[in-house]
Amino acid sequence: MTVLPISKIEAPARGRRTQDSRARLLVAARKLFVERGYHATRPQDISREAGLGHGTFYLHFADKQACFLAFTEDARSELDSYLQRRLKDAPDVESAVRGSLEAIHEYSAAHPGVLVTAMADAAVIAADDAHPVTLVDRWAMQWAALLRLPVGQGGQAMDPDEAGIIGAAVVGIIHEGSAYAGRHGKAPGPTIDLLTRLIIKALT
Amino acid sequence: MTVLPISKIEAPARGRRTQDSRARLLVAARKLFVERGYHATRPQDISREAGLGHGTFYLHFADKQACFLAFTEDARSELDSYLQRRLKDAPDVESAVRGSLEAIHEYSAAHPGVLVTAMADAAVIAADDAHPVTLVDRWAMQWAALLRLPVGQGGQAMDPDEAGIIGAAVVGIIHEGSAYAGRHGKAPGPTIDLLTRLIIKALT
Amino acid sequence: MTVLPISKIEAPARGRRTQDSRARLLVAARKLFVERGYHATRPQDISREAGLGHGTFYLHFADKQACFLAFTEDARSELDSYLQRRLKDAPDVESAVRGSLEAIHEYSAAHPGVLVTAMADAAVIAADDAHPVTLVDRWAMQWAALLRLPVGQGGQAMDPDEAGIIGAAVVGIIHEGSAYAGRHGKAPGPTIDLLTRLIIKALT
Amino acid sequence: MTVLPISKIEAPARGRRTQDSRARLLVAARKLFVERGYHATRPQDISREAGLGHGTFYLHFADKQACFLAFTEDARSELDSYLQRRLKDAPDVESAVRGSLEAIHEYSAAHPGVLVTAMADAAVIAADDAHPVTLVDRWAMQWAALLRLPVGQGGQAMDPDEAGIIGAAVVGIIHEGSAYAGRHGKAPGPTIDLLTRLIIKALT
DNA sequence: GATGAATGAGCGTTCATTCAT
DNA sequence: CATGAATGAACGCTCATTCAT
Repeated sequence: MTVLPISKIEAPARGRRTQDSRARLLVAARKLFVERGYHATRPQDISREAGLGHGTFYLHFADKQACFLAFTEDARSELDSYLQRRLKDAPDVESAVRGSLEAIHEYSAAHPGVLVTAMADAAVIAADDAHPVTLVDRWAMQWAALLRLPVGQGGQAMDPDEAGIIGAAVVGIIHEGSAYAGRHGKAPGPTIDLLTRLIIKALT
Repeated sequence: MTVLPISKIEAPARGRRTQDSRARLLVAARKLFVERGYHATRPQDISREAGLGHGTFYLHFADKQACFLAFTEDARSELDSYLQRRLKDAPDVESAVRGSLEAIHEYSAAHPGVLVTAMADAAVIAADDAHPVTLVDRWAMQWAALLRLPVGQGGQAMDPDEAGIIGAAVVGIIHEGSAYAGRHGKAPGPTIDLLTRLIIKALT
Repeated sequence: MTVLPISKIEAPARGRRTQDSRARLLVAARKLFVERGYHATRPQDISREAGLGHGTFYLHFADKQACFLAFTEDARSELDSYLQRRLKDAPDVESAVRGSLEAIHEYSAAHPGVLVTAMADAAVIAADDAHPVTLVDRWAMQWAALLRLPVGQGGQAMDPDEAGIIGAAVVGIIHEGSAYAGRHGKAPGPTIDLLTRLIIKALT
Repeated sequence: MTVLPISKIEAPARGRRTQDSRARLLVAARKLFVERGYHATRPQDISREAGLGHGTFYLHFADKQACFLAFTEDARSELDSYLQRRLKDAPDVESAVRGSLEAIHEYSAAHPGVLVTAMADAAVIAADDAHPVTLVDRWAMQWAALLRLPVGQGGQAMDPDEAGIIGAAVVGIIHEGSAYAGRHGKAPGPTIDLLTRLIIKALT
């Protein structure tokens, strides 16, 4: 049996305090960005929520926008692992689509408001200056990649030129469809079924 | 013989000045919201752009948000008349879908950036406090109404419970699909064809 | 007897409030810059001292530095009129020199600390970015102009190339000499005599 | 036979590390104060430039101001040795004056910006609180001491009461004269000649 | 002695809104 | 109805300094 040296277990010391602070700031940032939105959240609020001094915020993020982008990136990669888990065994596109929707629903249930906040405010942030690759773009491209899988048994690959637009359209279906369902209190199960059907039909 | 000063002759009828000022403010607001976004536009900028005093802004709008909402409402009703014109003679759903996309494209070409601004910033505004009916909701409902038309020849009406979600999904396809195409310099013609096909297939 | 229209006397109305505010800000700025120095004076302090809101400061000055420069320029032009009065009847260079020193002393007595503050902090401000013409430069040039007067009865004009340096040297004598005398509690009369003698001898 | 690790061999004697750190901080401080000025230089910048931790700064200086004063004092004593070398063999006051100017020029050429920074910012520092003896005072007193030498062959000693003011005036001539010449690209040789002449005439 | 993450008072500045004219 | 000077709470951010390691 291997015994880890104490330093590995208990004495993070060097550079660990830093990591810890950053993590706490990101947790706090997520909470506040989701609750209040980007513009109504002040760096100072994030620091206080994290139990740290105001200055510490700027030790970890160049500015408020960088913090928001880090939050956004975190959300994206978390969602990605939810998706990964569901997609790795999907036998066909339909299962992949359904799996994706289920993953997204699962993630949204576990982290309410995060996706909506990340997408909505990202648009506003992006408008400020040239942040060329938006969150939606990345997701659209992932869908495009997924859709190069043949659809149906004798299916053919997508025209690569159209794939991006189709990917974006799928993102749109999911985003607006889920948001609408959420706003109007529709049950998630039937909504997932419905959106899956819509996407599959659109792709056939 | 008394000569009236020009200002007396040409002065608009009572209440006209008011209308005129409001109209000029809205034109200015649209220009600046589109160019700079909601948060980067100050009421003061709008007033100056309109050639009016800063205080006049508050004679016509309760606050900045009300002005943005008025802009948004204007855009929506303008787009509606574009849509109306195309849709009134549409023989079937496919023509209606294609007509809608063409109308949206036509409107966007005539008023670049307006739809994107109205939709993107609306999300942020809405987050601030409870503005229950969003622009997207209204569009989704219009699509839902449209889609109660039978699809195909022997088509049946949509399940009314699902109609809203489907309408929202269509809005999503159009919004994200067009935005992606725009960001990546795709030609409008083929994009419209593609999105029409996607929507029609999804609805069949 | 001419009667000024009331508007000239009492009804400043249009644009006058503005002028008044600016004047009050400048008075306040002078007081605080002199008492505390540039870096220890906040725009907010100036506004409060002037009995105005913080925002009003930025209606009249682009930033803190612009306010300081305006103060500096005011001081320079006030001193100029003191100098003008003394110099216009000076029969020879010696009287001009003595008159200048007396004018400077008179100004310093009436406005204690102003010249020292304007000169000392100006150097620091200037260092921040390229403000090419310093206060000292302007005074040096004025002295250079004055010194082109013949010195002594059979005097000849200064070599123009050297005039600037000599002007600057005179500024140095006055500045450091007076400052030293002030710091060490020397009486102004004998100090003026002494510095006049030094300058005259240097110039002969 | 035991081989000491290199670190043990080359490590400076106890207390040397301290001296070394202090010296490196002073070198860094001088560089940055000269390049950016007092207010634009942060203790943190100095530490980093010196290759030391931020906290180390406060092991050697009570605060930022103390560090600046140490820099200033260093510059003064370096300039003193330049002056000493020139002055120890000066046969008369004229040679002493010329030698001083040459020494100052030589020092400024070897350490560009140091004197200007030390003098200009010192004024601002001094304003902050009561640091009674300024750099200029010290130099003025040195000149005063020097000037108690008889001027000319049959010269008499200076009136001691006036000596300080005269010393300060000489500092003023040199400071402003050289600064002006520097700003306007005048050659150092003729400038030294000119200032020497001015000072000698003033003192006769 | 050396370190650098942490601190928080304080900075200069902005801007949605009001109100006397 | 129109004006624009005035407002001041609030913003994002900095930096001299401390202290646990």
